[in-house]
Order: sequence, then C-alpha cells, then structure tokens
Amino acid sequence: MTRQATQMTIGSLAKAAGVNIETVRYYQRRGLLSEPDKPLGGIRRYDRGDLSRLGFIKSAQRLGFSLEEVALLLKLDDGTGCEEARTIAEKKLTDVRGRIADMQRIEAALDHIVHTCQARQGNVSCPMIASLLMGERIVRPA
Amino acid sequence: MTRQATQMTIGSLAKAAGVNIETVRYYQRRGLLSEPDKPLGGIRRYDRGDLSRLGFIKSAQRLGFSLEEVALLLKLDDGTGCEEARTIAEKKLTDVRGRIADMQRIEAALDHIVHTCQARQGNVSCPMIASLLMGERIVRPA
DNA sequence: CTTAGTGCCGTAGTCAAGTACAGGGTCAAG
DNA sequence: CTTGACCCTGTACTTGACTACGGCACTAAG
Repeated sequence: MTRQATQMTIGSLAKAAGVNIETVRYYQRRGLLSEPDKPLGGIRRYDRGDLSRLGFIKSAQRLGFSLEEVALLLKLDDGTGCEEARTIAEKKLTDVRGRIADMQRIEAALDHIVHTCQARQGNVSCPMIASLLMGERIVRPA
Repeated sequence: MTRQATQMTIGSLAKAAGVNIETVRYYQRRGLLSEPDKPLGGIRRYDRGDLSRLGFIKSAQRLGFSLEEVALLLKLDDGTGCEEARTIAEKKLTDVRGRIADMQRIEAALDHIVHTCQARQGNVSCPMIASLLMGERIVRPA
C-alpha cells in the first residue's frame, strides 16, 4: 500500500489535531513544530509525525506543562535527554501532587461552605462569604 | 485601647496583604475593592475590613475563582445573595471535583512515565517522550 | 520651610497563549 | 482561463491578571 495517505496540508493537520490553523503556525514560530521545507510551489506537507507531535504538545499542556516546558521536553528528545526529562517530570509530579492537595482542601472548604449555606438559609449575610471574609486561610498562600 | 492601629495607607495595606500596590488599585478599578472616600487632603485610609477583603480575593483566586467570579461573589454579599452564592459555590464544587479527577489522572500518568523512565534508563529515545508522542490520550481533551 | 517619601490618577506596557486579518500566491475543478 | 478554496508571510489584536510610569499633590521629619 502507498503511505502517501498521511500527507496533509496545514489545514487538515490542524483539523486532525483539533486545533486552529493559527495555533499550528504559532507553535512553529515558537519552535515547537518544524516547518517542513516547502517544495516548488510553496505549500508545505505534514505527516503523521507532525500530528503526533501536535498531540504531544496538547497532552503535555493538559499535564500542566507550559509551552516553554514542552519545548524543553521536545528538545530533550533529540538525543540523550532522558535523565533531564525525568527530572522535569518528577518536578512536575511533585507540583501536581501539591496542587491536588490544594484542590482537595478547596473541595472540603467549598463543601463545608455549601452545607453551611444550606443550613442557615434565612441569614442576611451569606455565611459562605462571611467565612471567606473572616480570613480563613484555606489554601497555602501562593 | 484605641483601635486606630488598623488604619493603613494603600502601601501598608498592600504590604500587609502581600500584594503589589498596583494590584490593590487594579482591584479597585475592577470594583473588587472599594476606594474609601478620601478626607480633606486626599490620602485614603484602609482598615482591617479591606485587608480581609483582599485576603478573600486571594483565597478565592486560589479556590479557582476568576476575578470576575470573585466580583460576583462579593456583590452577592451586599444583601440577600446567599442563594445565588450557594449556587455559584455548588457549580464551583462540581468543577473542582472534575479538576481533581483530571489532576489525579495526570498524576498517575506522570508517575507511570517517571517510573518507566527509571526502568529503562539506558534507552536512546526517552520513553516518557515516546509515550507522549505515541498519542496516549491521558487527560480528557479539553 | 524644604524635601524625601508616599499617595493619587490615568494611561500604557507585559506576559502567555493564542486568534485574526490583509495582501498576496497556488492548485484543482469546471 | 476563471473561480473558489486553501496556503504563505507578516503584523496586529485579544484576554486575564497584573505591573510600570509620568506628573502632580500631600504629609511627616528635620
């Protein structure tokens, strides 16, 4: 079978990846995606590799990496960057665990607040806001 | 005892709250903080209430509320907004729970990645990046 | 009384992550 | 050969949350 089927223009690449065309170009400008050298005419062709890379960027973003970090990660792929990549991932893991803990405290606080609110509905000043205003330090400050 | 001790200028308020002066002014412009009417001269004085409010804003931000949502919450405080406030808080609670679930999936993914990385350290191409490149859908797509 | 240090006000700049658009070029169909 | 759908480059705009700055007023210390 011919494997030309994966050849795409920027438009179909973007569509396939579920992002805006301009986002693809933006990533190229940021050096996250390479611009395939354009043949005679001037219309670039992209393949499955580019699509994966785009998918990687989006996955990594959902993992909480900034584009700068994603760029770093991708640079580490060209060669022996595994050590560093693991270090970065470990840092991110710690980070994520901290954020989960925060979120859980937030959850508890919100839950408490909602229930308090339900309990004394007739109140004039909202107990939720009151409790927040009364300087409860729920989440670690920054 | 005199309770004039809580009177502050914008500068000390900002310092006490651990934010930039300009941030305070910004919140005032956004209507999150009131500008105390300035006496004769023209230098406003802030009190513990303002400090709490500032603390509330920061807490709420850490709770994942945007400034717009915080403004909403604060507006509900002037009167009988308790019902609405609870509704907002409930929505946020659902939201936060979803985000916690996401983060936990992220955590698992990162953890897995880190361990894979540790396992086959000698590899040329980093397994972490490889796994991300191979289109693993870890987190719900947006 | 003078002057350093703040405060006030208004406008403008920054940063991340896009998104939009103008003014061209190219390509495939009819 | 024309038309419409895309593509290319480059520049500019957007949003959220600040942060900075210029020019003037005021207040506190010496």
